Amino acid sequence: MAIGYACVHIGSEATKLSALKLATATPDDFRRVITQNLNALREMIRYNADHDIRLFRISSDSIPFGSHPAMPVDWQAEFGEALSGIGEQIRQSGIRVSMHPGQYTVLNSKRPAVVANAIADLRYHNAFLDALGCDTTHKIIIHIGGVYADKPQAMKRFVETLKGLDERVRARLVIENDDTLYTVEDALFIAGQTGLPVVFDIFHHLLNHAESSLSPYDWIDRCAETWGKKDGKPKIHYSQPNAKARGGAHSDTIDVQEFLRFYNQLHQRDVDIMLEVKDKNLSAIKCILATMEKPPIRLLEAEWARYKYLVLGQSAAIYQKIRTLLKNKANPQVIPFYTYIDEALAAEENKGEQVNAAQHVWGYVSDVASPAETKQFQTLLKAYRDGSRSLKAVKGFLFRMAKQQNIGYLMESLYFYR
DNA sequence: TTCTGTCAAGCGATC
DNA sequence: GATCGCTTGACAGAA
Repeated sequence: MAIGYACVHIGSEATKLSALKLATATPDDFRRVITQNLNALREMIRYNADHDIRLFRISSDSIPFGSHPAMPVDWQAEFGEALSGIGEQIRQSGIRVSMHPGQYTVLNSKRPAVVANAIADLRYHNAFLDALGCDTTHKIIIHIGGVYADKPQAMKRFVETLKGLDERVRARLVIENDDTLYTVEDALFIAGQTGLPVVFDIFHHLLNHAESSLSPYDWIDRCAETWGKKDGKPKIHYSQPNAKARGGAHSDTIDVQEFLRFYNQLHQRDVDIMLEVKDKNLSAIKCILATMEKPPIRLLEAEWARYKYLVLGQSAAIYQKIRTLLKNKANPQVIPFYTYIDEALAAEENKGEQVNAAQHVWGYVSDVASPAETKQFQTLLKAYRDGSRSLKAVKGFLFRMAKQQNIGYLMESLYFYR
């Protein structure tokens, strides 16, 4: 079973994706952005392999406007070599990738131009995965689309349009239940008509389901039956609601105890779990560690090295508690570790704590800083205390100092990414 | 350097 | 008929 995350990676400069505006971009802008995004993808794959993350969704925006008629660059020709190199890396590390076009890709629209765009977009996604050399177990996940006040007709249009797709594209497609329109039963009905596998999104299911005596686990089994040999292991999407937002918004982080309650009730069902959560790779590692029978202490320590100044800035008391916790090297305590971290991160910003953390971070560069830089730091801290500068400004200054001195340990600290 | 409006695109809900 | 939320980060231009 693999646990993974979607598209974006938190905690490094090298993995940042770039974007551009179609109206103002030159062909060379496209080349620059595509180069940067593929470099970022390479880094993310490397990171995932290093951290035993075997499931990953690749951003549709890796090639910006990849399916747009105005796209001025023949990306398949120009970046074919780079892509096949990344594909090699993916295969060697045994990572399963996927892609997920957004809400604008609507196969069952009543407007022919929208359908044509959707088909072009699916071709783009398939071409991207083909260029990586990934087989059909690396999927493209789509929603069914709109309802147009007549769901049976809308589903029928979906099935008809699907028949006209290239076989290579169709072989990658997976349909997902959504949070407002199409339930998992609808998706399974379409699966029966088309042979497409169904990815079960448990959060969407909670928000949008018909009366039924079946449990989520029953639905996972039903959906698993739609996955054939060429599709690979069944996948599910897992997320938790954002308590601060309404509706279908995803949580900032995965609550590990709640995740484990879900995970344990899977009872060894062999499915891949895609997490949809704002803190991305951080929650993926959290869940992977939490489900390990005997998590190596070094993995927990490596995560702590990245969190520590972020936690210190929120609460020195919790920082100390975690340090004590990690002294027990024989028996790593994953769940208390993350419970403390989540507690710290949920706390309100406290200027005293933040000043303390900033001074700790400053300690890495204070010896080599010029008198002018030292003065600048002190002025900035004072301004932060009296409210005329933001915490972001303080962290921005410290990050520039870390970069200037090339202190890798510091540059990778999550202190700078929140 | 930091802040704010904007960005290719569709659909459905709300007024 | 017009506007907004979905979900999202980064660009572009202004302060």
